[in-house]
Amino acid sequence: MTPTIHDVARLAEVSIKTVSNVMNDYPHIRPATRQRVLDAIASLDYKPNLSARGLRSGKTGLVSLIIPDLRNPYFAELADIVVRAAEAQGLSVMVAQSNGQRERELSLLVGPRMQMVDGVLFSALGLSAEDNDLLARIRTPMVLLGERILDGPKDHVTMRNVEGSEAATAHLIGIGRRRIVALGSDPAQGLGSAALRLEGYRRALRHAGIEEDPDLLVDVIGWYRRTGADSMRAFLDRGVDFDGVVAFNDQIALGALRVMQEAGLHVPDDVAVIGFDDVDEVRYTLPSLSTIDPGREEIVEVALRYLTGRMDGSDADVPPRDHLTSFRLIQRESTTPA
Amino acid sequence: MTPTIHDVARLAEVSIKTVSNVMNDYPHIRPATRQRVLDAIASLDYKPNLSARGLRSGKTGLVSLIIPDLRNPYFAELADIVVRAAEAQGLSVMVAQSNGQRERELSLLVGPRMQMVDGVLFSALGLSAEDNDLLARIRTPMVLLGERILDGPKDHVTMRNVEGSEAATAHLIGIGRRRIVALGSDPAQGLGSAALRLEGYRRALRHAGIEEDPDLLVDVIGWYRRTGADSMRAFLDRGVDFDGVVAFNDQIALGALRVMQEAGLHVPDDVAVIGFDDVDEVRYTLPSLSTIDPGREEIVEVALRYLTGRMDGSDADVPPRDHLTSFRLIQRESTTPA
DNA sequence: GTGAAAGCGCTAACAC
DNA sequence: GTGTTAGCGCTTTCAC
Repeated sequence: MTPTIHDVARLAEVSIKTVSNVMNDYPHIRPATRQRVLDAIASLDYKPNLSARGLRSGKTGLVSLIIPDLRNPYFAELADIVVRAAEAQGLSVMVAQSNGQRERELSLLVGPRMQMVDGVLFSALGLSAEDNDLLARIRTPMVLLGERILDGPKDHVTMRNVEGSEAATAHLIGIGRRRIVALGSDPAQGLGSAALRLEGYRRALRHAGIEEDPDLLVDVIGWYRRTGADSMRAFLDRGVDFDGVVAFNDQIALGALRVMQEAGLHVPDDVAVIGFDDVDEVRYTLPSLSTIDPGREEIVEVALRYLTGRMDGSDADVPPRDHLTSFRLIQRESTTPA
Repeated sequence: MTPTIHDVARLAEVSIKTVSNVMNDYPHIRPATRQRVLDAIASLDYKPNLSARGLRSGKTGLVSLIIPDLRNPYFAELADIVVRAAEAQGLSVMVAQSNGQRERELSLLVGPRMQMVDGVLFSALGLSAEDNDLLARIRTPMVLLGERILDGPKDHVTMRNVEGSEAATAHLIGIGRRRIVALGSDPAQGLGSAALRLEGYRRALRHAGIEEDPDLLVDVIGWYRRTGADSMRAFLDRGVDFDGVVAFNDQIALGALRVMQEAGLHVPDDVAVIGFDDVDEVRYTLPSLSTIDPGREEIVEVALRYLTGRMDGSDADVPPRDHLTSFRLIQRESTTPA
């Protein structure tokens, strides 16, 4: 069957300890011995059994990434970066999908698979601050992503939502727009991205001395292209005058973009549009979409640094950390001044 | 520390064997005993150590999904379905990215992580039939996805590429187009999606009695929005007359769509366009994109069935299988007859 | 510098 | 029906 460390030891005429030493780069091994072992490994095509190693060491080299779903390009691109970054550190990534459902998130967090990973990157959508107790009880190292849970019992990394949204709105104001729709507010969401981005929108208006018009606050339940399109359609039907749109993510923006263009509105001349996330696809729409780049690379880099610090115990006594990444406003055709 | 089966046994006042029996749904246990064990498990919040179980049983409950990358919406959506389907069977999914590079694919296939999974779904892009020997040597159950490797030593699932492409082309012919661009041919690719889809294109032309014009075969190296846009721009510069485009995937189609519209061409009136893959985003472009739905659900369902059959040994002696899924042509605005 | 042996937590053959 | 025990393949303490 598949060779074990004993087979290697026998072939190299050493003990299994020596084989183990070679594999783990133990320093004091005679070069000749090491070479014999390496040759034996190669000739048997030996691969260490990771379950056995995991049992012994308590480490599996696996981290879990829990996200709502991969159909959402934001999370797909996030997962892409996580997988790359993790692999660079010799870690593999298990992807689990919650569909944004609280029940599903809970069962993933307490499920047996948690036993198998050294750490978890968790992008919560259903859980909230009320679940902090449960979160605190989880032993597996964990870093929270996103804004559902702030000031929780775990390390947390996300973007500067308020400032990002403020910058997006200010950008539209800067190119002369005054009747700006906030597309994506969601009263049901409580604290979370929607609330924070709405806050940034308001700050920008206030700063520019523009009075907020409730007619321009458009709810979008679930941030997809379809819901963005539906909400925009309903908004257009109301006949409210507007000249700019801050969409709270790119998917909404794309759905709205299509509906506005169908309705004969010209973007950016009639309506300037800016999104959030900078997913890849918005570079090639017509017009291309201005957006806020949330600094995904930085999010992943910091999150993984926090996580590995917890995993190897070097940050064991550090209280929960909070990191806010810097964003970038990316101007494209959808907000080009006339 | 974390409780073990011994702690549970002590608390429930039974032996570890009984605890193990309860967990594995062994039939002959007195209900009262079973309940005591279950209570003990609950009160200790006991979770079986999966490394130990994996060491003992030789099974980890993990499958690996090797794809080029998650930035590509086709693979992100495929991964989404794989994760869902695997979870429904109690399996977890490890995602690894190859970037389509042969070297990276090879190192993933022989790397230590293979030791940790019960099976592999492998969407090859760099490997080819020349690597069949290597593939044959791999013990881990494996199913190949896509068309890089046909008639290989492993089970294989993909769509009917030739027929799909033929249908797409025939559809354009059916709405009166005669000068149809094949966007995505790639002579370097040898056998593979590009060659098969080109073959389908040719069949449809032949069937309709349209002579092939080499000027209408446009290479696209790497099937992204950007390369689709670049290739279309170069093609437009050549001033060749055309009235239809069969793009070999949706990303190419979207890049080309933008460039054509920038150039003042109207889709579908001037040029009808059809893509391949039916990724989610093409529903909300303007115009929405007609495309070939490759039957991803079926691909995943069959692939996972093949894989689990190999994993549990029930199909151990079955020779490599080949399954071609049925596709669907989805007509949207980009090919609406005038 | 290398070997012998214990033990990580679990499953399953075998005993009772 | 339930308990005892060996052993999966590895790392690691302790000898030598």
